[in-house]
Amino acid sequence: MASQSVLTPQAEDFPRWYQDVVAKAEMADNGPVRGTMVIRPYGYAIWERIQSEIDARIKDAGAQNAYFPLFIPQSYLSKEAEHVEGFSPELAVVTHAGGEELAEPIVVRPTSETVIGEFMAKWIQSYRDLPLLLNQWANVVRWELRPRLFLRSSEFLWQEGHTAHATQEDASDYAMKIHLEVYNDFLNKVLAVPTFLGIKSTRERFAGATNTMTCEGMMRDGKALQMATSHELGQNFAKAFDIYYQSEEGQAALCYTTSWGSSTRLVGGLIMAHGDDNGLVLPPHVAPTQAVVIAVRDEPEVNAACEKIVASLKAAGVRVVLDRGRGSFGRRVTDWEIKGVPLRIEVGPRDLAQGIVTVVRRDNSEKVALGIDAVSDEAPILLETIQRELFQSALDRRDANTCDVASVPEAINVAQTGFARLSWDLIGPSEEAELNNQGLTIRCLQRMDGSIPASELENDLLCIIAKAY
RNA sequence: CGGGAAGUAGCGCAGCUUGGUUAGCGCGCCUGGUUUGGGACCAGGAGGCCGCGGGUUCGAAUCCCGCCUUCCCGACCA
Repeated sequence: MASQSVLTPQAEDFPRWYQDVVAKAEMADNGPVRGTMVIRPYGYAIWERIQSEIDARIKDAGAQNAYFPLFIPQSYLSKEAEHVEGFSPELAVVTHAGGEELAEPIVVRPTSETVIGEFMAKWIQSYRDLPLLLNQWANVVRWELRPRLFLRSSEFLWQEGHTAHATQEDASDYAMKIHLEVYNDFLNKVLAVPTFLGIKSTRERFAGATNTMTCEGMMRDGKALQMATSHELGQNFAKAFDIYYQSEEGQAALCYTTSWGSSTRLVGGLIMAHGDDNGLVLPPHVAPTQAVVIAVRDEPEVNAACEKIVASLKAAGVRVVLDRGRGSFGRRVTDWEIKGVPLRIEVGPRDLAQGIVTVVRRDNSEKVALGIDAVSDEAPILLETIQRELFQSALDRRDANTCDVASVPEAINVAQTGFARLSWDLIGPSEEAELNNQGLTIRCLQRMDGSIPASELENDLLCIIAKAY
């Protein structure tokens, strides 16, 4: 019996495919309030893998975790003009509590620059207290008009880093360090997503920042997704919240601050960067389950062999589960495929008769026969191969769908299905408006060699133009 | 928030135009049996405030009004 598609094919309707995957892989459901999301155990397990990888990198970069309150006095937001202007439309505000109208409305945090700024001012006395490097894992609320599970929900989970430094150079260097050593490293090595790194144009910049850096990934439909951002906030928030320190010379000086974040949107990006018509495709480094051992039949000898294999894989450090043969084989295979488990190890009587197992890769459906005793040695190697090849094929796909163009009309044409790269000199306010009218945005500005510029005023910059999520 | 479509069992849908007694179908789920190398089959069974609220009517899934939610397209965004 030929396997028939259980999901809407990507080519037929990509957004529908995405929803099908989220539902059928049991990742998330819509919550009862518009824009809210219930993350199911499988989706949350993926998020936990993402969290632990990012958290370890953040700690390596020297930042410490802390926790700040969900509720923020509305007056805090107002202290930074651009910040309040940028976030006002999407704020959820508490006006009543304890059965009474509040004297000052309370905002549900859309991000925590303001509260954290308030406490940085309190904690920072001297240059010896700098740099102050903080991070928090939290939920935030931004009222979304057009929500989509993981990609854009009104409440989402994220990490937000907030740091204070004595000099602009130090702040700038640290934001860059986070951007490269935490975000880009994580995206490349764990999610296997190649990125375009760059800065945002003034129009796309974070509200209150002096500079915003982004990691832009390409999804399988050719659209761009901002997967992490790092901001230099200059002295904007330091001024608003009086974040001063006393220098070695005894002078009072304003700090420079940064902030940087990545969210549950990464789960959506993961789905769309690698998924295919059979469902999710998880890179082994982020897969909660890296291998499933499938007992083709529910028979004592088969089950015993499976259990031995599972034990040997666990000992080899592979995250593995056992699927004992209840229900039809085809059904079980399909279910594991939808969930994107990288390796399927099929064990049946025919295999055992030959002393082998059949190992199938999720990413390319390649099958290999391995001796039973070789599985625990070979599986970790195969997983690394899959991780590497997934990144490579994502990179090939991205490069094949990225074109250098010489004019705005050409860019508009190319960006219907991929990324257009164009000289930044050719873009003025009217050109950017024209692109926006066509449903396109400038995803980032970068140098000719792909590195991150210090500002949009540098000479010879390129911009990446695409449709975006 | 503007334009469009839609909400009937866990999921996908029919029924509504032309109001009328027990609201159907497929998949899934439960029980028993036969099965199991790419979504198995047979038999039996459970499961519904027909999105919510109001109105019209002797009578509403069906007609009218309001609201909520979802999807698509725009404007906004991690």
